Amino acid sequence: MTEERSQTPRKPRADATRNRDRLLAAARTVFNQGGPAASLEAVAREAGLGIGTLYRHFPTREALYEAVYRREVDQLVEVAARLSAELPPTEALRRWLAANVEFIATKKGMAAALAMVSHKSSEPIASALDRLRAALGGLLRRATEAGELRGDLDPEELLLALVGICYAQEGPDWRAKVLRVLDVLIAGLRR
Amino acid sequence: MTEERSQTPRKPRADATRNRDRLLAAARTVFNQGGPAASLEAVAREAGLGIGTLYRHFPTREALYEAVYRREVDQLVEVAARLSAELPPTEALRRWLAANVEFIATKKGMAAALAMVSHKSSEPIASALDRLRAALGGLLRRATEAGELRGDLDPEELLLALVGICYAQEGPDWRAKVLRVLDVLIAGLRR
DNA sequence: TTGTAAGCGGAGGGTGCCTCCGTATATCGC
DNA sequence: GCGATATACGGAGGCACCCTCCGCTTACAA
Repeated sequence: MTEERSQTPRKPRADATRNRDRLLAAARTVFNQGGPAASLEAVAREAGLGIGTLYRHFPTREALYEAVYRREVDQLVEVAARLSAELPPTEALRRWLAANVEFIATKKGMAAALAMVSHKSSEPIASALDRLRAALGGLLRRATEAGELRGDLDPEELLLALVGICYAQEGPDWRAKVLRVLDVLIAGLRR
Repeated sequence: MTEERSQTPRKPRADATRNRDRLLAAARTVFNQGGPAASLEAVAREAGLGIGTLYRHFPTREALYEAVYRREVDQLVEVAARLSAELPPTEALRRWLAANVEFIATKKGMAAALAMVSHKSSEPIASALDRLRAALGGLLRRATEAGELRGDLDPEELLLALVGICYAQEGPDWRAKVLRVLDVLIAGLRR
């Protein structure tokens, strides 16, 4: 009885964890190139593994998104806390939303994945959205309580709006466009 | 020489125009149900025609979108002119954007089609976007010249932002959410 | 060392995309 | 009316992708 075996009879096999990592790396590559609609078989090929292996590790496309972007979501949540501690409320909000744009810039797939939540709700991604919503909720509440912003906009509405704006806007200078729209949004949030 | 025959040796065959209409009706039905990603073979089936016939009339998916939503786009452009004539500038702008939401509510596929423009630019849909941008540009300019709004937001940015917001937001009360965000946007546009 | 649970790979059945070409027919000149 | 022929139709076929299922392989534990 050297291990606790409440529900976990064995630790995962070495090849399993290795292959899982390979799949994640391959998915990152493929999604960054071909967008989030890229073929899962391409991911398996890139990883040098069978398609069956991919599906065993990640039963759905969403599960794979979730795993690929979990780290990014975690970082965003941390950034929210830091900004909130260091900056005045509205400026913190602005910076965090801009940080979102920045993340989305490199991880365009994440936007689509989040946008997908609303269409067909998917457990694991919904939880990512939950955490982001909570982070944004904190920023918004702080700014509202400081009397800087009106408080009639739900965090989720704002977050999804931002995702949608990023998703629709394209072209070489799309980030500048999104930031302009974001400025307008924040101006509109002012009391 | 009863007909002009500059480049058109014959008028189109009766069965051809009939089938074209059937395809359009079927596409409307199928897209409204299954979203814009619905299968084109399903459209052909719904129309009771072969897949080859569909592809002859509409060589690409975008061409079919274009044909399906052309009427809606035309109506939106007209509405812009009417609102502009009848209402004060900012209110006209607000109403037109709300009308967009309303149209999108029933023609969800159009949003996706427009959003698609930015990703892979497609001639016929791009022209639809052009006309909407022009309509919105008129409303915006009028409001700006009246001194009601700041003038630093491009019509296309605003339009695509709206499309994106609609696209991301979902759920039973999504229209209310979008309208709230829209209010914030317009408030932010005020001088 | 060896039994076995855990993991692997890819064949296979289903669907959709789009092309191509043999067949059918609406239109036009007579 | 009556061919002749341009036009249009339909769907088979080749390809890619989705996802499942199951026989083979292997890492781990005893």
